[in-house]
Amino acid sequence: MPAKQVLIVEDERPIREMIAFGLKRAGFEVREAEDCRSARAALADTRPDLVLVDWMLPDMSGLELTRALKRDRETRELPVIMLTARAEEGDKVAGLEGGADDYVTKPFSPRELLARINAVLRRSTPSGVDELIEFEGLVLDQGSHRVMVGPRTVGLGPTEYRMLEFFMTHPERVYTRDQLLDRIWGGNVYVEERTIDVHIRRLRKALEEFGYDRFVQTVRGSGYRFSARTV
Amino acid sequence: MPAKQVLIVEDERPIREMIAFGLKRAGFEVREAEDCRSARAALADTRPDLVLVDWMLPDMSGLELTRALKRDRETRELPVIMLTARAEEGDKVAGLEGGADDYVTKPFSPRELLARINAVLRRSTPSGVDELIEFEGLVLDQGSHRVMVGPRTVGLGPTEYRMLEFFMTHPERVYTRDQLLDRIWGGNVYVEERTIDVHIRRLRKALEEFGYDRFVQTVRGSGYRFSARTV
DNA sequence: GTACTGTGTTGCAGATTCGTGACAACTCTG
DNA sequence: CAGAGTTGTCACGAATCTGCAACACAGTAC
Repeated sequence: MPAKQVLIVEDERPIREMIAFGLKRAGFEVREAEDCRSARAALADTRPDLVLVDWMLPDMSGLELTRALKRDRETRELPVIMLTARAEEGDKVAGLEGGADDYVTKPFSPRELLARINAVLRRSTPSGVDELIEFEGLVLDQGSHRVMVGPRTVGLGPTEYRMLEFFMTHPERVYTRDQLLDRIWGGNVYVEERTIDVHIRRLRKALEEFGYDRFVQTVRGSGYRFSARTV
Repeated sequence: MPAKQVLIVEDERPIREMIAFGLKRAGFEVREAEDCRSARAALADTRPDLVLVDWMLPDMSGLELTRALKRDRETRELPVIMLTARAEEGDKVAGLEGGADDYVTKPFSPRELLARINAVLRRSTPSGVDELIEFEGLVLDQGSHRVMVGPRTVGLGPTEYRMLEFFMTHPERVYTRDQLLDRIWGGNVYVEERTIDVHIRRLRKALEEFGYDRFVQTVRGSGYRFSARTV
């Protein structure tokens, strides 16, 4: 999963940098702006996944910015979280009215902010549109974590599912055991390379019943490949 | 979209009419009451989408009315906005504690009031129109917060209902425990993830009697999914 | 053919993850 | 204020998964 990008719009530099620091450490890519003008500039050349807007800004209130974002077709779907001071709490409703997806009251803990950001990001991922990937009748549904053949479901364990998901999203290409460990298990686990073989075996066995085990191919001396072309 | 109906409970006639005028111009249908007695009468024969209650009323304080509304199962979901004078500001908390969904401080601008009303309405589920969702005989009635199978009602606690409501409005998709906490409990509560399991268990138990527990599916290593596809 | 390397297959013990009942704290109701 | 219902935790056992090692088998080089 690529790093999510967050645009911070906040005029007070210390606060802005504190937030930026926290977000970077949490793996976000961060872009900063100190007023609405520079925020617009930032939006012109990048497309963040989320915008963090301070309620009080020098040139235009954060509310205005939010409204503007929600009005523009280009940025309507862009999630916005507002930062408000406790004293401005009465304006919460107005903040939400402006179209913000959530708000966080200052002072807030980095943990809290992160939680909100993640919540909003998760929510903004479309839930209805399921990505279906198909190879000759073998269907992968990433939304429901299911693999189907016609009306029947292929019974897969967690690792087998992740493996097949990776393969079906990266077909026609050979991966070494090392690469597979990296991309399916995640970079920082120590697992024997031969373990891959075992999981390949399990995956094949699960697909066998439906005749799709031939898609999981061994490339001797290199690794494995998923391909619908049965060469 | 049909016009939303608002019930105004305010003893001072000029203010009441001013509000009514503004709301009508904004496209609302308005019903007026000057005290709690007439408010009850109005509620008896119509079902407004929102109630606007003045804090100071001759017969019973607005707070009492609000409490009464929130206590009654029939009107619990009915959004209430309280009107308070600046001097009574200290009572804000009490107002919200009484169950009001929001409050507006006098003097207020029509714009502000409208904004609050719209915000609250958006937040509340549409009353009146019963949204029915069905999966193979299992019917969710979002209007009455009930779940039925044929003529029988499934006995669900509040949390179980919310859980099932979320699932039935987001079927065929896996949600992690984390996501479920976010979207069912709300973003800012700290609850153990394993608590989800317990509620899943309770939900299944309630559905079991009707044979629908199979719709609530475990996706090992990921979370849970609601799906009518059992295969 | 033999030796050697790389891959398939299997069984298993340890580790995870889930289901479930019990329970105390709480809230709502009458 | 008592009783009923609800909620979040915990602990324990059951179900399942995982990684590994050991052996079987296949392909390749000599």
